[in-house]
Amino acid sequence: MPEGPELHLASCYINTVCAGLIFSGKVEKSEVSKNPEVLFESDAYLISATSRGKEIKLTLTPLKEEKNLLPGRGRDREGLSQNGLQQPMDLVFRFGMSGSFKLASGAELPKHAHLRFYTKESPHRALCFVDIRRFGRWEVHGTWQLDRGPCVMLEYEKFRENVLRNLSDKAFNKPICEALLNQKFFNGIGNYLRAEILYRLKIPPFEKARTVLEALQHRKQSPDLTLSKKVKLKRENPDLLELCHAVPMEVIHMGGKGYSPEPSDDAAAFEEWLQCYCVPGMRSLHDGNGRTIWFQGEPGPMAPKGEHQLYSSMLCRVLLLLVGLGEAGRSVACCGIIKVKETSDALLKL
DNA sequence: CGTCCACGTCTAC
DNA sequence: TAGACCTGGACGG
Repeated sequence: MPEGPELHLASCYINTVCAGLIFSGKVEKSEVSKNPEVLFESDAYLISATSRGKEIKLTLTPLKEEKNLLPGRGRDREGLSQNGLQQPMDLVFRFGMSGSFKLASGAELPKHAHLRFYTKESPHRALCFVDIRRFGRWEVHGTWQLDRGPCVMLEYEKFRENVLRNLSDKAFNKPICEALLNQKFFNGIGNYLRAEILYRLKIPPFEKARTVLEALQHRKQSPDLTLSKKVKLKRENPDLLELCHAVPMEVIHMGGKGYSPEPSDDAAAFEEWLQCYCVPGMRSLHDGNGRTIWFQGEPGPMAPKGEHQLYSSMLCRVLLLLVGLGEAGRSVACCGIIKVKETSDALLKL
């Protein structure tokens, strides 16, 4: 599922399917999950959700005053007031590479459902946090992670200011494609979004981030234009930071689930929407963190050296070394090089 | 069978 | 700046 749009779509999904649903009992964790137990229990409670960048917060709200029905157990529970009432609880989730929420209707739980909230009805259904790879995390009594910036989708103005006010930060020494994955400034942007955003403006992915962003600080005014012309111009020529908002918003407005592994009409529409990421004919490279960046055109000045570039620079050094040696040294060095070549050829045959 | 790849953090040297 | 953390799908032999 999971870049900013998928997290936001998950919160919409939860608020839609859980509207009017009453949940009951304990929150159940799978055996295999290493995430914390959720010690919440209520005879009747509601679930709602909000999102911020690549995080989602669930709020569990007990419906009415209720006595703790299981004295002794209550001591283990969290968020109990002194008279044993279950207090509301916030849970903050990150989705890792494969997290999602699903309301399961059948008797069977979905595979990899690591946290389950059961409805009161009979037979009950279960809202499940499903996560195949288990990179996802949740925190009990969670708050938004402190070092993540404002949401690129829901807090656009704050997001923009946070970037432009902090351009001296060393995060912007990096290539723009790597800076875009820094959640301290671009909370919600992930690997497919960075490719799509840079592609729209044909910005070379390995151009220095500060160079790209400093150009946006004082945006050129054209005072002779009418207001409506200015608005039109701005809408038709969005800058990089505007696209960090607008591109994920396009995914949200498509509806569906966004990027999702299961084949469906939504998935087909999403693939159709992609202009660059994994699109045939586009180029790709690995960035400094080993993540694949998709792009078109020039990679830009900070591009990592490819393998053949490394080999050719090594060869240059060897040749320079040989030139610098006398005739005797040259023959000794060449013997050594030939030995290295024979050895590596022999190893390749093994 | 095996190897590579995937929408993202985390922590430890 | 590597790895660790995971499952499973695609593709090659």
